[in-house]
Amino acid sequence: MIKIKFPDGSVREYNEGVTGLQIAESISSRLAQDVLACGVNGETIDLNRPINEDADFVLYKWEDEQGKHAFWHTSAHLLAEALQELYPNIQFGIGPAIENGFYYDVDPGEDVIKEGDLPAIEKKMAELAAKKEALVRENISKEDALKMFGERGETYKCELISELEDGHITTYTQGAFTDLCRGPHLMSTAPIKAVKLLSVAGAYWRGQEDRKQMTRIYGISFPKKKMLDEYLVLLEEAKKRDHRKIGKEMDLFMFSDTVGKGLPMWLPKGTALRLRLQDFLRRIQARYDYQEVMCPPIGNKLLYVTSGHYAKYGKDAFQPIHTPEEGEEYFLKPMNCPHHCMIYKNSPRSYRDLPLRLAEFGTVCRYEQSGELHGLTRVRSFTQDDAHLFCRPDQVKDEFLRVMDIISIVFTSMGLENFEAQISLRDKENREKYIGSDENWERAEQAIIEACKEKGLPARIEYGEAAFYGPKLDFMVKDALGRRWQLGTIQVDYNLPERFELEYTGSDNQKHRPVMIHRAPFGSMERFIAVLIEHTAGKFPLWLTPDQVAILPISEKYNEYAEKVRLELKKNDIRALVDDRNEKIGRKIRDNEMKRIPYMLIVGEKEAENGEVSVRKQGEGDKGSMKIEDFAKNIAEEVHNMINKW
RNA sequence: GCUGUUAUAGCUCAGCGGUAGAGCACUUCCUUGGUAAGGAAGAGGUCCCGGGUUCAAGUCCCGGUAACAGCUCCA
Repeated sequence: MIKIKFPDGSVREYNEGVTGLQIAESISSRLAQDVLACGVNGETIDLNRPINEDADFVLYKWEDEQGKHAFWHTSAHLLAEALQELYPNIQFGIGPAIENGFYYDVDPGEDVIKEGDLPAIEKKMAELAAKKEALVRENISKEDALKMFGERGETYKCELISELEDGHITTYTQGAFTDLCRGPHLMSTAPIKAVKLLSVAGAYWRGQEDRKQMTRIYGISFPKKKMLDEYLVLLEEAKKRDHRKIGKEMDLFMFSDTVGKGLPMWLPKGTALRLRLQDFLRRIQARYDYQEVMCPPIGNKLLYVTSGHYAKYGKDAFQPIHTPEEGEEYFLKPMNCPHHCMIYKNSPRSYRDLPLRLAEFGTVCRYEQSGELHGLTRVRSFTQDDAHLFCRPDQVKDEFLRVMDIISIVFTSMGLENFEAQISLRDKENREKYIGSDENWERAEQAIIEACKEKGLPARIEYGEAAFYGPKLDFMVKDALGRRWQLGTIQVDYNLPERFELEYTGSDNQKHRPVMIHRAPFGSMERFIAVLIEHTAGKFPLWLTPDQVAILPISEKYNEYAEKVRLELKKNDIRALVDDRNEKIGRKIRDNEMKRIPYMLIVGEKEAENGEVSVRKQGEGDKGSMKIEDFAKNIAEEVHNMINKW
């Protein structure tokens, strides 16, 4: 007998060789139907594999990441099986499960697989899944594996096999298709009830630019048709919320080929919105004792030679600006830190002066690879809501906590309540590539971990993800559609203080190195606004949105009264416009609803006589009428309350 | 940067060798209206740029540029 320990701590005894499925059956038949894979001592395995020793045991269903993973992995094999039938000469690369679905990289040889071919492949997959073929796992030797895939002319698979170190190799077979694979998998293809192949793309074999470009087919699958339909609705919704589309519709920003790619220009409405966001952050930062500074958009090459950025990025950056002076070179600033370091150095610093917190809405230019540019989320010129905190090593944790407070205020005030963090630390083994003393690293890493714990912030630790100059904490927000975006960041830096020889005088009257912390709650104004657009679908909070109120006269006879209302609102700093087009009221309501304006005021004979307005709230409809002054007061108060929450 | 796809009116797109189109937006006129699309007329185009093929090129071919998707990258 072996002891099986469940996640709730309970232990049951089973015969040696019991399978995950049998354990599930022993609990309930319903569970046995739903379960997709199981975890044994931390490893996810197939439900039909025997368990031969005492184990910590978990059953994974669709709701669990591991369950989905097995489901999609098996779907990838199903895709391959279908492709093998439809394209007999096809060769297979790899086909894993990913965060949302799966893909398979294939080399169709002479054939070409296009988007238009996907429905036929989907159909074939459905046919094969209906056969409910079992997936059979086999252990074979490396030689046998090479022979088997070699005979089939699977050069990619053979390459993978020959690089495998372990003595035994496993394959999975369903129907006529056998794949080199570690698993885990579903027991059969039967649960795969709905499949959608989403796109075809090129991808280098093993991600290496010099290798052959494979055809990658992306897909997603579900145990129920209804779930697929819901997912497709979600994709549609995401498309509608695309910030590039909404930015155009709402006249927030633009790009111009003539100006250059990746260089966004902010239109009047977008600029005003962005300035409101900056004011918002300014207020909070002032409360946290930040001091704002302003620096030029360029810096002498020597600045970046000193900072080390020239050596690392000089060749892949915008090339230097030359002057009439022989040998004089300037760079567009790719970050604000070196300038801020010079400000730090401008006067002698005492330990009593620290922490020194220098903030700047600093516009930087980075020559991103052309293929990386994407709307506002990846551009070549953007404005960081940057700040650098210069502090003593013993102040790092405290400063971290304060920054975390700011970031948390920023996110929650913007309705991005759902966020988590990633702590990026040094690689556990390979430590030569990091600069700075072990002691300082240890201290900073611990400070970050403790700070997260203290704040109750869910954080995932990633080893080896730290920058070479220090550990960092990145914030990921989940938007209204459940998509994750990386926004704010806090990074500890030992490098720049060293390189710029920053110092402060300690209480011991000796010179010491300060620690520098980079931080940006928004990340960049561009990226943040992009996320905010996609999160809100362009329906920004009242205080932030470009036009707060649309005044709709019933007929042209009341245009004058409408204008009077507008001026009255303006006195209360309410942004309102008059829709004085020669259209019926129904039309004006429809158009202004679609423009995402939070309030509409309908004015006609009745209102003009009584000095009133008929209020309509976007998405909610008629709210009845009230005096102009009362409406103005209410809205001003609503905005005021929002702003004062911070 | 690599591979692929795309580029036609302000926007969304159709046209695919033979005189440049639709819907929406815009202008003017009719209508002057009460809570999600009133009617009519009109204006609007280097069919991305440069070469080539052809009697003839938005349309086919080549080269640029830009956007999109994926890969690779992100101080």
